[in-house]
This record gives sequence, C-alpha cells and structure tokens, in this order.
Amino acid sequence: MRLVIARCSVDYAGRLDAHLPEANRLIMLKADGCVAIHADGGAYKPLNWMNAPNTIVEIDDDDGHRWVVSNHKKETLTITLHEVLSDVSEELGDDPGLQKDGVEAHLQELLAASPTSIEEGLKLVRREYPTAIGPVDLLCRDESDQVVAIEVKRRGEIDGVEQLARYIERLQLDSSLGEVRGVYVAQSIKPQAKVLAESRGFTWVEVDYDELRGMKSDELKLF
Amino acid sequence: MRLVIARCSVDYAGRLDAHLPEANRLIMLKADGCVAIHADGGAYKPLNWMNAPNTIVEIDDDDGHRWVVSNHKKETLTITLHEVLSDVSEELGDDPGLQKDGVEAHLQELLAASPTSIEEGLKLVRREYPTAIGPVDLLCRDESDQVVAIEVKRRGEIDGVEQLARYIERLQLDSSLGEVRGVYVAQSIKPQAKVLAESRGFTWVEVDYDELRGMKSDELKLF
DNA sequence: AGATTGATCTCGGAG
DNA sequence: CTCCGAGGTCAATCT
Repeated sequence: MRLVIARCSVDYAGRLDAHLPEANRLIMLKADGCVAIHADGGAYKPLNWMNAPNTIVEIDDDDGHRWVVSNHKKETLTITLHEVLSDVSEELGDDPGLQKDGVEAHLQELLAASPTSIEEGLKLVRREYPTAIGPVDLLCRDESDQVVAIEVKRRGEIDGVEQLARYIERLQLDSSLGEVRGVYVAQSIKPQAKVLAESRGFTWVEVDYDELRGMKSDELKLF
Repeated sequence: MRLVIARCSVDYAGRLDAHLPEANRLIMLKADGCVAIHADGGAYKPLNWMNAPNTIVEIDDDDGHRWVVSNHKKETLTITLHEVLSDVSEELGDDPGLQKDGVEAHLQELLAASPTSIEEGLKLVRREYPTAIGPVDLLCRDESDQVVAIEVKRRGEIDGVEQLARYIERLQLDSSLGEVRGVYVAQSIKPQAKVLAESRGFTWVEVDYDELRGMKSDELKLF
C-alpha cells in the first residue's frame, strides 16, 4: 500500500470520459495494482479509480510528471502530479477477510426453517426451486395444499415483484403444480412495490429479521 | 484526511453484522467524518466503513485501545487498534468535483436531436414525457403519425423492457394518444432482453454512441 | 467467459 | 423528506 497525497488533476477515458480539475487528493495504490483517487469527503467511493489488473507507466515531459494507468480493456487513468505533499508506503500482507451475517441468504434460511412466520399453515416444499429462468427462493404449499411461490428480499422493491411474476408465469407452465399463488416477503416493502404486487394478485408480508432469529433460537432450545 | 496504518480488528453492527479478524490495514478518516477500512487489495471498496454523519469516540480499557464510530441509525463500527504502524494527516480542502461525459443522459440527448437514427421518419414529441409512474425517456410519432414510446438505456437489460411495458400500459389509458407502440433503444441489448421485448410486441434498436456524436457534429457543421 | 443477482450498494434528481 | 433510477456500478455465484 502506497499513499500519496498530492495536488493533482486526473483524466479517465474508457466506458465514459471523466475529468478532475487540479486539487489536493489522496492517491491510493494497492499491492494488487488497484489505484483510487479520494477526496476528503463523500463516503467511501473514490472520485476515480482503476481496478487490477493494470499497468502503471510514469511519464516526465513538457506536461509535467504523470502516471498513466491502463488495462487491457483500453481504459486509461491519467494522473498529473503538480505537487506531492506526502508519500508513505507500508507492506500490509494478505487480509483474512470479512465475515458477514444478516444478508438475504440468511433471511431465506430463517424463513425456510419457519415458513409459518410468513403465513399460517405454510409448509416448505423446497428452497431454490429451479425453473428455466432461475430458482424460486421458496416453494411451499398452504393449508389447502395450493402451491405458493415466495420471493424473498431484504428490501422489497419493484423489480422483486416483476421477478416473482416471471417465476410464477414459468411455474404455471408445469401443470402438475396446479394453480400457483405468489407471496412477496421482505424486511420492508416500498409502497409502490406493495401496489404492484397487489395488482399482480400477489400478497406481501414484511418480516422482522431479529424476531426470526429469536424464533430460530427458541426452536433450538426445545431440543 | 487522516491515514492510519495499523494492526487492527474491526466489528460492524447495523444493517448486518460483520467482523474483521486482526490484521494490518489502512484506516481512512475523511474531513466530513467518513471512516473506511481498506485492505491492500480488492478494488476500491473498503472492507468496512461508516458514512457521515457520525460520531467517533476513543475508548481505552481492558480490551485495549478502540475507536467506536456510531450514527443516529444505531449502526456502530468498532475498531480495536493493536499496533499503529503509520499515522499521517493532511488538509486537502474541498474538491471541485468530477465532470462526466457519456452517460445515459447524453445518449438520450443525442437521440432526441436525431430521432431518425432510431427509425426512418420518426419525429420527437418531447423528452421525459410525464406519466403517473415516471417519465418516458422519449415520446415520438412515426411516419403514419402513430405515437411511439422509447426507452433509452446505455446497456439494454431485461428490467428496461419491463419499465417500457409499464409506461406503455399507462400511456394506453390516455385515449387521446391512440394506440402506442414501444421501441427499446440501447448501445447494446442482451439476447434475453431482445426476446422479451419482441414477446411484448416492442421493437428494439442498438445504436452507436460515437456515431451519434459524429452525426451531431456533422449537423452542426451545416450551420 | 458470460449471465444473473445481491449490495451496509452509492449517488443524484424529482416530487 | 422519500422514492426512484443509474452506475466506469462492484463482486459473488452459477452455467
């Protein structure tokens, strides 16, 4: 990791064109070749960057001192250095990596374990039920034995409803399943997504992740 | 901007839970309060972060030296510092900001200027034609005076077709427009999106951004 | 390698 | 403020 703080201007040419006027910024050069230009504010996203793999060439000419970073996709990032304020390097070594808990996969897991938290009497047929256009998150049967397709999202937005609609269209083609009903499940669902779900004939349920996790541990206590 | 390189372990609790075991990393503290933890590789995304606004509290106790970053949404990022290898600070000042060229808005602009590059005889009615569920990118009339709704995307994927379908559904409710036809325009369109567009009765067109820009400058040369 | 999909998405604009 | 759409989306997963 090399950290250069410098007064610089930057040009990117590739999937689009972008230009940064002269100002003080951090230039971060990672061990794998990644380059990122950061301002002193504005979340974690850099103003400009170039991912690995790439090649860095140093140029000194009439236009001043420049770094030209380019990759095989013909993208180039040109950093013109006007004045270096600070320059430190440090070997960090490999990172053991991030452990996460609470993403969509976990939510689906918890719901598969307690389908009744979605709807009274619901029984799981299987998770990731395959169709030609991708797997349905949960396939269940309700109290009257009707097949229920369930789309699980952490945040319920409009495209999740479209996704569910496409899956159900597919499932209907399999006559052995009979009439298939749709349920849209998320920790919170946007108003527009609720309206669209209803107009498509789906029901929707908002569930609480912590509550589900609590139920799960309660169930575990029984054994 | 303060840049601390340190052997540290990190815990995030908020929208999900995440943990980073002890290792050497960069801790970036921006002037607006943003905090980001970077490894020495892996593109520009940090391993962990906390956006502004937030408050940083320093704690020294039996567990060692820690920074606890928290915001009003009850998210916390806890950084335990085991050994500081480097610590530099620099005032960067405000950034003049990034100038971009080549995004969807420009593509729409160029198409609005030359609708015939989409289809022979097409005339623009207006850009961003409003409907109850959002604006249609371009509304045109064709040679036979039929209304044509056009969805513009840089990359043509399946959700853009759904978007166009929703808009046309809306436009049909306005009887004064008559029968409305749909055209899906993008620099490149995925095969699945082409199939879906056709099955919805839409046509699709792939256009070249550089060529359009060329046409535009050719037109300018005429005057 | 390409396609699909989630993301602590981020970011900006419009209502 | 929220909602919605775009992104040089990125990054993981699978086919």
